[in-house]
Amino acid sequence: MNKALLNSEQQLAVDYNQGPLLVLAGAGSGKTRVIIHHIIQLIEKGVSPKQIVAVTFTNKAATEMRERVSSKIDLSPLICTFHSLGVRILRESIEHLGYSKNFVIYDEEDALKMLRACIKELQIEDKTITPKAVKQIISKAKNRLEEPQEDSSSSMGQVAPQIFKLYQNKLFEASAVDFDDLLFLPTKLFKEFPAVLDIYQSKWQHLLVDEYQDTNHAQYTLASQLVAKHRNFFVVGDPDQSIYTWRGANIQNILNFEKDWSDARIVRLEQNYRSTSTILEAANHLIENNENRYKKNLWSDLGEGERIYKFNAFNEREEADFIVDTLSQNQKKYQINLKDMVIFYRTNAQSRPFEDELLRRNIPYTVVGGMSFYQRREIKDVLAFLKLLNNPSDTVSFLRTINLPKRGFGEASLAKILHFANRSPHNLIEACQELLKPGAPIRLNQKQLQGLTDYINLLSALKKISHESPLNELVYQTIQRSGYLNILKSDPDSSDDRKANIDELVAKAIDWEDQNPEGTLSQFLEELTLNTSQSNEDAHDRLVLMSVHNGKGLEFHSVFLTGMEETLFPHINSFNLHNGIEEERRLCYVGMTRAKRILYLTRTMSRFIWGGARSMRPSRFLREIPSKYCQKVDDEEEEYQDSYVERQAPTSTEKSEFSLGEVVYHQEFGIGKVQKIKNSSLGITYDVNFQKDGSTKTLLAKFAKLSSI
DNA sequence: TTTGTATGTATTTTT
DNA sequence: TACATACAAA
Repeated sequence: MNKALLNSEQQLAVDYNQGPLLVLAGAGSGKTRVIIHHIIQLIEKGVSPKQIVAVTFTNKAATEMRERVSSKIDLSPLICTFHSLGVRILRESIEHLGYSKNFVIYDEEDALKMLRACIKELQIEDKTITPKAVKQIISKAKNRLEEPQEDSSSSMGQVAPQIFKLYQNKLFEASAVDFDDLLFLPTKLFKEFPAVLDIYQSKWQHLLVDEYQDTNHAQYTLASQLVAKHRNFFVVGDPDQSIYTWRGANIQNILNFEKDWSDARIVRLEQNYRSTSTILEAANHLIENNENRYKKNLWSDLGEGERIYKFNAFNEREEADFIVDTLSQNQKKYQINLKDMVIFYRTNAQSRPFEDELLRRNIPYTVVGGMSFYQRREIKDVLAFLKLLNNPSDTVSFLRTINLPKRGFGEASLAKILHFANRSPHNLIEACQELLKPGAPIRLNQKQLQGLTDYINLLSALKKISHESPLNELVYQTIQRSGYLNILKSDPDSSDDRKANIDELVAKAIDWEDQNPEGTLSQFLEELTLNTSQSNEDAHDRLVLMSVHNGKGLEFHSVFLTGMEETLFPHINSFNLHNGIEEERRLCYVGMTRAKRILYLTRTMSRFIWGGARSMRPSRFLREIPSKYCQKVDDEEEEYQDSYVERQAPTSTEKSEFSLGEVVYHQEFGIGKVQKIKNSSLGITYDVNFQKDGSTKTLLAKFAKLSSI
């Protein structure tokens, strides 16, 4: 892409290099191009690449941007996600907060294990207090940079602060941080140690943030702290593409930019260079159904192109069959590669039928996200050994590996060991060594003694290897010496698959070493935890399958947007959420605007969910797209418009559990009173007026989990 | 303490 | 469905 190809607004943004600038960039308006050219121009004007930081939202976007920048200049600036920026700061400076530099990053699963332990330790019997629910509360609090407040109106509100404290303590003792800490701790660090902040402010003179509409309060604060001094703050975003409010993203961050920075300059990019006018206008019509929205006029001069294809399948197998069939044909018809097409879905679970069909026809594909490679049990098991070498205080990894293979340590003995280690000056592994000495404070049986000896020996042997040999050798030896492959054999059904994954892990280690000759074990582990999407798969021509969330920032010649059905897309869980439908609609908008030329919207009449076939109604989003932009693939399509109206009418035969005026309890919203009971096609709904904030919410009986008091 | 079976229960989206 | 936890038995 050449400079001359920039339009005047883009050029304006690129040239602006002093003070705060907000680029409101509609879908496909070339925002990445603007960011890249801006970076290059800064460098050409004499700014050192080391003084520039560009923050993106996903690893995929960061990688792509890094590649595009480094193809133009020799020394690339730091381009990473908010979370990896956080890690970078913490690796250098976390010791101010008392943590060890060797800290590990706990992923969601690790964190949940930690929380389960906390709940157990506090002897909380209430079974509504699940690790998952607590995690959500803690996560929300951290992203708002708050401590969880005591809230006596619910049992959760009462215990959450207690659990939070213990959890944070346990993390600290394990030299571990969770994902939220990667944002939470740096802001805390900067607040408490202004001198440290000062160092980073001088080091990073230019901060660029992509997808600014998706920043949460912690990210917003971190960015604000960093730019407070030099004020060179270049942010790019599109309020219509805000799809992460569920994880604390605050759309006000972008809407308030002018208020936050009185001298802010705003540039609007409204010409779309990606999609045909048909696709773009259809998407525009859809998004106009959102009430909470600033109007904008995004246009394209790429011509009308083809109309949007709509297909109505009988069930998800037929949907998959149709799509795979069509995309094979389209490959020839449009002379495109597999990787120019994408299958989007709302939930990761929907990938299954597509995978089955692709496997059946031998079409290569990659699934992005979902249950990623590094979240597989066998991979996490092997990595846990490695993590322990790196950080011998890592409790979660210890508990994961101590019984691989079975060494006879049950819940009771492990609790004793952890307790002992906690009160001793040693780390976990050293404490275990103490236990092998005569006169140890904990009595172990023969099997346990032998097991612990083997375990300690294994770890020290691996430690030695880690000093002497390359990483791939270490990974290989870990698998060999732990006898992990034998452990896998106990479950013959899965062992072949798992073995293959283990082999792949070794291959990845070799690969990683090739690309990071100077890399350390710690960096390797960190990248695996943070970088869930695989990076180097692009070389092959494969069809990509992913959730719509993962599609943000990408573009494809052909897009298949699947599962366009009520309760799936929009997802049923959004129905009770404040502005939930609007966020779903933005998500749909994001999905549609990924398409350059060809867009398919597909749905099914029946879908297998929750162990049974359920009949599905078409998504409201399909109705919101004017039919003049669409064409139907099947001839039966006409039927659904009629049957749709009819099918809305019948109400469910469900009986109301509560009566009008009854006082009920909701886990999140607290105590409320039933104002209205309706029987809709989706089942019984209640309008409940909640005490806490006086709001009235419409809740679906099936999903809101109300209880009487 | 481990292992097997039964039962329940939840299923969005991601760093 | 399919996964995780609970419980019982060895």
